[in-house]
Amino acid sequence: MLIISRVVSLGGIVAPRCTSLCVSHFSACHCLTSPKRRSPYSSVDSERYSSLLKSVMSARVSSQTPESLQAEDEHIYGPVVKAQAPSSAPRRREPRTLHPFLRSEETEETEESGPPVRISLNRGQGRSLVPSVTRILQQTLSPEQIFYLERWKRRMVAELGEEGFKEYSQNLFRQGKLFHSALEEILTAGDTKRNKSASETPEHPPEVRGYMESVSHVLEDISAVRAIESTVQHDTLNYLGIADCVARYRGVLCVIDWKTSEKPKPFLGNTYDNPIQVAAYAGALNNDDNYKYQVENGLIVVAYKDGSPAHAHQLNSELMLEYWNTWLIRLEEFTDPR
DNA sequence: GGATCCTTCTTCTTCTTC
Repeated sequence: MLIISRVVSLGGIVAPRCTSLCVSHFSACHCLTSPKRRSPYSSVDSERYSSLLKSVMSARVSSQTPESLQAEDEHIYGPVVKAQAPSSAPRRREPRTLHPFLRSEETEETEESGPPVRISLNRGQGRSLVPSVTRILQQTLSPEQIFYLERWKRRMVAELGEEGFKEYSQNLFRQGKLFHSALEEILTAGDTKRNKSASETPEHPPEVRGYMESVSHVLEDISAVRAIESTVQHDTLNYLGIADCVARYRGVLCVIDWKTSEKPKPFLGNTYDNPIQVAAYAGALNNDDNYKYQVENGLIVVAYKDGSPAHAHQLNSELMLEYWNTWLIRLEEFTDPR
């Protein structure tokens, strides 16, 4: 009985996500490539539950009440942070103003054999007021995303302590940065060096060797690197960012985003807002006079520390347009918050 | 030289059984 009331109360938090996700922005960024999810309760094995019930009823839980369970949770994880009421307005499917993803005028094809471009960010040139892609995505997270992120953090702090969590987070960031630096070095070096086994390059710090091994099969398919860690800015829409890489992947010119992850991310839907980030960079690059070409495709590469093969998620031009529209919605939410 | 910025990553139900 008591367990049931707990399940129900959890369901009260979880259920809105299940029903509203597909009409919120999640549908645009997550459901495009993954099959529709069924209700978590639609396949309940009633027989299993009946045995669970019996065991619960006979177990020594009689001193527990929903209130004590709630108190227990609060004791372990801290006060409950409730997700915003499910009645909150679902995200729009279309931006108020459509902006083209590609430039309308012809762009010249540039030489691909030269060294990759790297336009560094210079905030001093009237860019100080231009918001970044990361900041905009961060500040327009959905209530559901905020809820799950806060819950995750609460659990981690409960497990590791404040200091431990801080150290854990810093370590994740450090690994991500080292991984990016190692890739930058390899991709700048050109095809010859890159085609050697990435794991053989001894100059990489030990912490990134697994990640480099993980992406080695992807690097084999990368050619014609045109830009690395390069600033892209959209003057009309007023935002900027730094794209990890622009190169050909299996012959197709892509904006590439490298990611490290502790959890496997075999599906595009596992990458949360990453596709929106890539579309935002591509849209900016396509409207940035510093780049004399356009990019219609994207690639998100998720690397793993244990060296297991990275997942490479390709975003074709159709998908990029979908995420471009999602980006425009997020940008509007950032620019004129309701 | 110091301050600030961009980016780095974190979310998706949860348990038992084989």
